[in-house]
Amino acid sequence: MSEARQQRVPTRERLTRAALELVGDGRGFGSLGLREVARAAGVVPTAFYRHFRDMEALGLALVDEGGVTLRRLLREVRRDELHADDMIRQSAQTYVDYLHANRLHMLFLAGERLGGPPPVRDAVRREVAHFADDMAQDLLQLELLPHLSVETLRMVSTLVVNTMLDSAAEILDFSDGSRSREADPVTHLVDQLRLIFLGAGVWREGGPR
Amino acid sequence: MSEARQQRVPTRERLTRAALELVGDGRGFGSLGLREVARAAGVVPTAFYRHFRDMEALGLALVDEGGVTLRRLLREVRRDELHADDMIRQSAQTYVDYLHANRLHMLFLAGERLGGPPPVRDAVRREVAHFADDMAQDLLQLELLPHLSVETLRMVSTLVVNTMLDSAAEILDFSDGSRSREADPVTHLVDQLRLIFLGAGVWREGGPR
DNA sequence: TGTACATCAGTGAACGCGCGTTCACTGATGTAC
DNA sequence: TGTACATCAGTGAACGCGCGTTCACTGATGTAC
Repeated sequence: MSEARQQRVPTRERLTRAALELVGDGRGFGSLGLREVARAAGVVPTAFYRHFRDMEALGLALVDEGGVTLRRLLREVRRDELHADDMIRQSAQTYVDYLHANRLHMLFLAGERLGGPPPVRDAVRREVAHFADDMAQDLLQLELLPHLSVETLRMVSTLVVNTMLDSAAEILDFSDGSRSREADPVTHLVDQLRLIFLGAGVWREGGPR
Repeated sequence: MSEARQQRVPTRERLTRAALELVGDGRGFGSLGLREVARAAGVVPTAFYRHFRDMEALGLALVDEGGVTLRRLLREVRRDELHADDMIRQSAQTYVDYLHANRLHMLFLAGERLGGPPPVRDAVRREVAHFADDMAQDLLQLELLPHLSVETLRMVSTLVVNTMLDSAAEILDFSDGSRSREADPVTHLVDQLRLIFLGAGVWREGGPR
């Protein structure tokens, strides 16, 4: 404890942080270089190897952090006392607040889910699928849609999660930058979610096909 | 016409083709190098500059091609004679066929929409938004959802387009690779689209809020 | 409490390599007369 | 129809630079006795 006052941030965390911030600046994770990340972290390139075998290992560590972030989001939404007539708006608001508070991890997940290097992309997809599964379980236990099977609830949850992630960049850009757009993206998201749950409400199992 | 028989492919097209194929192999467009693309196109690096100022210009050219591809897709779906009771399945099948026939462009659009370098990403988003607008116009003229305003039809179309693009990688992976998965991703997509249109069918304008 | 030693996070120099970009060139194709 | 010239797509050499990775090192922290 030589410098007891100012918080020393461990190097590993500075590396993940630096990578996350570069991705947040619009750089795809796959285009980041090891030296670039080390430089942004204020560390000599060789120090990188004390913490990660290579950039892919760092990417997978970020996916793990992202998974934790998603699980915390679900816990926050569960913690809400939901008023039946306004559940969707309320949950969406919790999501949007959470989005701002966890901007970098959420942008990482939303972006690398489709565009990342295959091992990272697949790991993100697993986390997102897991998140949708948990959401389906919640919907099952809430008994709001008692006529739906778990499989259908999973289908609905997947649609909800993808819609949330698709809207993430739009919502964050909107808050940061030009406010002169036609429609508030949060309202847009809420409308889309309402539509989905309206559809779920009238879904009949084993329908056409 | 020195070698009249074998089709000579123009260099510009070989460059765009090569870049598209690298992206199809799971490389984010932002991580491609100019020399790498030239090499894959079988061309000396300096020849690149005869056709594009830099990689970003090539990316924007790919977005243009992608836009054309989307417009052709819409035309194909319009051309279908739609049976009222099976419209969704039929349109989705047209989409899936088109997806296989235009694999590289569709994967490029789906991936770079979220993860690409900002200028490319924004251009893709404009094309996708335009596509959704056109779809909304079609829905308006088909008068299948006469109780919905153009704004709501646009919201529905955006949801549909995002759902289509989110499913693209999954559908293409599934066809190419392991067929031992639980559920057919095409059925999954059809179910999600059915749910959305069910929701649209019971949507009331100026609802809660 | 004090000394010797092990551990290990971070350093700094060095390597070979592929990168983007420049430049002067070649040689095929089209145009003028 | 034939000759001279302009255009321009593609070439090949060269540049300085940042990359990922190796290696021997330093120096602070923890452990044994």
